[in-house]
Formats: sequence, C-alpha cells, structure tokens
Amino acid sequence: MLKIHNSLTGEKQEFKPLRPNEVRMYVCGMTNYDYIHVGHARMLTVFDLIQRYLRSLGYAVTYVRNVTDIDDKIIERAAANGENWADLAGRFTAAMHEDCATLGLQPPDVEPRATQYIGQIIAMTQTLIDKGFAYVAHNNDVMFSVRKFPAYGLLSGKKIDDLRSGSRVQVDDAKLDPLDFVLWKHAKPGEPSWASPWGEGRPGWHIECSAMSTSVLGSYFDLHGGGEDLKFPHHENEIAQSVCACGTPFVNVWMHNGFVRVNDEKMSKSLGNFFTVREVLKTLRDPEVLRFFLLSSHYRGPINYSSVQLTQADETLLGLYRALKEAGTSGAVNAEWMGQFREAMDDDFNTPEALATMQGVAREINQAKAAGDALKAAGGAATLLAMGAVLGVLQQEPDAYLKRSVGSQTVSDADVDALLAARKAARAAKDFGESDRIRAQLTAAGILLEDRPGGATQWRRA
RNA sequence: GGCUAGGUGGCAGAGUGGUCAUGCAGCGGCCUGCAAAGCCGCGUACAGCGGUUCGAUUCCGCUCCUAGCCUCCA
Repeated sequence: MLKIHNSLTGEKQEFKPLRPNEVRMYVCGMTNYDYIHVGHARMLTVFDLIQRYLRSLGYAVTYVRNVTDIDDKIIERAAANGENWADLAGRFTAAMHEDCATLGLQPPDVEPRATQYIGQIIAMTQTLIDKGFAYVAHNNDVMFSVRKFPAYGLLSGKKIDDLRSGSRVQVDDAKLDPLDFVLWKHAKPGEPSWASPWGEGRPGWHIECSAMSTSVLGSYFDLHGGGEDLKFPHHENEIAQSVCACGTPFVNVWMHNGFVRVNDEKMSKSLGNFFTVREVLKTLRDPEVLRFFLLSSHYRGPINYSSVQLTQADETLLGLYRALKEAGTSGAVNAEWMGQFREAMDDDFNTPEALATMQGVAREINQAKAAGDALKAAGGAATLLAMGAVLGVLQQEPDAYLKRSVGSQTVSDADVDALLAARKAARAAKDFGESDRIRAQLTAAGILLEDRPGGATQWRRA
C-alpha cells in the first residue's frame, strides 16, 4: 500500500487515485533561460523516480511537466544577449532536453509550453473575471483578488492577514489589494505580446500552470509536484485560480521536493552558488553517479552538494556494479527481497531505505559468489537489477561501467591488455618483481587490478 | 516577526518506545605469491533540559542551533 506525504495536509496518507488504476500528475518544470543546475536536476530526478515507481505499481500514468517559455527572466536575458526571446527559450529548452536524456530521465508524456496555451490562459482569465474573482486594473493588467478566495493559504499554512502585515513587497498601485497577483500583464513597447480582450499582453506565471494542467489533465487530478520553493506563492495561486475558475477541487496530493544546498545554503541562481549539470557531469565517472547521489537521501529532505559526497556515491555505486559483475542475470527475482524493497518505496518513496535493501542483496550476491553458488548469485543479480530498473540505476553493463574513468583516460584498453599479458607471463614464471612492477605502473595510470583464481586478471579504472 | 522543515556515530543517511539500519572511511581476521575485490568481525550515535513510562534517540513540553518560505526561484 503506497503512502505519500501530502503537503496540503502535512501527513502521509494512503494513495488512492481518483480514477481506478490511473494516475494523472503534473509537475512544474523549467523556465528555460539558462542551463539547468543540480537543484533542478534533483526536482527532475525526484519526479522521474515517482512516475517510474507509480508505473511499476501498474498504474497508467500521465506525467505532465511543463516548460515556461515566456516570462520576465527570458525577456531580460534575451535583451541582454541581443537575442530573440523565443530563440533563447528554444535554445535552452533543447539544452534541458539533452541534459535530461543524459541523466537518464524518462520524458514526460506531455510537455506543454506556455506559449502554446495562450488561448486557454486567456479563457481561464476571462472566466475568473466573469465569476468576479479577477479584475482589470487601470493599467490593463488583470489581477486576481486573493481575498475573494477564503481558502487562500491552506497549502502553505499562511494566513492572509499575516501575509498582509508581513508583506515586504512594494505596493503596486495597480493592485486593489497588495496580496493580489497578476494573471495577465499588459505589454510594454517592444515586449513580446499576444492579443487579448484586455489588449496586447502576456500571461502571468501562475495562470500558465493552472491553464496547462487543467487543459491536459482535467480540472481535478491526482498529483501535483514541484520544488518546495513553489509552495508559496505559486502553488497557492494555482489552487486559487483553478478552484475559482473550474469550480471543482484541483489537486488531490501535493508533493514538494527539498532543496540541494551548498554549504548549508540553498543552491540558487540568485546566490550564485549553483553548479550546472553540464559542469558537474564532467567531473563524474558517469551521469548515473549524480542520480545515485540524488536518490541517496529522501526527496523531501535537504541534500548537501559536495564533491566528497559525490565521491562517496561513486564508490557505493561501484560496489553495486562489482556485485553484479559476473553474477549472471538468468536467476529468478527473490520475492522476499523485492517485497522489502517495495515496502520501502511504498513508504513515501523512501529511496535511502530501498538502497539499503539493495545493499543487502549485493552482500548476498557476494556471499554466494564466495561460496561458489552460481544459482543464488544469479538470482541475487536478477533481483538487484529489477530493483535498479525501478529506480533507474544499475542498468549498464557492469564491466563496461567499471572500466569507465573519472575524467579523461590515461591508457587505452588495448595498452592495458598488453601490459596484463606481460604481467601474466611474469607471474607464470614466478617473476613477482616484474609482475609487481607492471602492476605499479598500471596503478599509477589509474588502473586497478584484481587477480582471480586460475591466473586471470580483471581490471577497472579508478 | 509569522509559517514550515530539520538537528543521528569520522562522513553521508534511514529508522524505531526495550533486539541489526545501510553505505563510505577506519581497525582486526580470512582469502591472496603480495595486492585488489570479497567475506567475517569491531567501534560509549541519536542537540540540551525537564516530563510521561518498568524503559525514550524514538512520545510531550521548553531551550538552543540550522535551513526554507513570507519577493522571481526546482
């Protein structure tokens, strides 16, 4: 029985889809005006994991993750570059797709873009005006009247009156109330714009997600996710817009992932302490190391980004691949281990616990190998592989993975093989001095040897 | 100031009212020509102070500390 922590109630609750066997989920994706960083990678990875697990449970999942391809940041950056805003957004959306593919993320079933939903956005805004929840300000911005929606603040636990008194926002004189937020922005000269009943303009950020999610999934769906920084005001505003426009409940379960931190601070563009996925990947043996690192702590908690931890993740993953190596895969999946794994995942996607179970399986494989029990080793490997498939790890060919290096390779596979042949001859002749000299030479070149019974030697890159 | 998460062994990180997390690193042993890998074993962990309890790291209260949100943000 799957339990999910619902941000709306603050509790873990049994997950029951609104329609039998079907899960409709929407995740706030990227605003693409730059390369994605590790913080974004965590969000992307967390929800990739969640949709994978839901599918593994047999649900027909519709995973929707939007792209914001028009907003202030994009316009600003494009202007700074002297580039067309749509070109910029297109360029970085393509880069994001590349990064996602590199990270092994499954593409969403639907990836709506804000600019493709202008019609729906205008229609929803009009509905909100018609129903009295929104108004046209004197500058032709359309604003949502927060006080018309009494349930405002339920998700973030904020009280409307606290917000008002604590508000540090410069009062926008177009707003009737400082809490109100914009649904449609009138265009200033030279800005990209679309025709609307309120003149040329562009959508506000919050309304996009309400329009896209309800257009694709219907007005009331199962799961809505995003980073915890979106809880307020973005998700709060989405709820207000959607509920008021559609007249139905909006989302059943809200999920928020924790941040990636750098030295105990949130990794973010504004703090300038971010690492792009592209630069980080250059320092790793394989993109899988980053995924494994991200999965090694619970999705709701914070995770500290550091090279030490990445190294630890690398070592641990290596250990799992070593267990898999030469263990065969033809065995039957062990139901008991699998049950333990699912139990961990059923508990609000507890990946650290699931990973611990995988370590247990790995030890069993190694024990079986040591005992010469090939059947048991193969069964363990099949089990480990099946678990890895659910998490999106361990699916590479073990030997190829182990021969991968961190950074550039200093010796080719052929050179290694040649030296190993020489060493083998030396060992056969009991010339251990020469044998050890070759080993030291290889070690210096980042090649680690492992002599097996019977004279064979395995190797991998450090 | 308001609201929300946290504070676990050298590092990372789950979890539990009384028996083991797990991984990395370290130490000892086995194996090995020697290594490596693996296996076996080891290490006074649960911020502080009270309370509930036969018993609390786990429940309750208070204190201290950290992060996040309250403004664009994954």
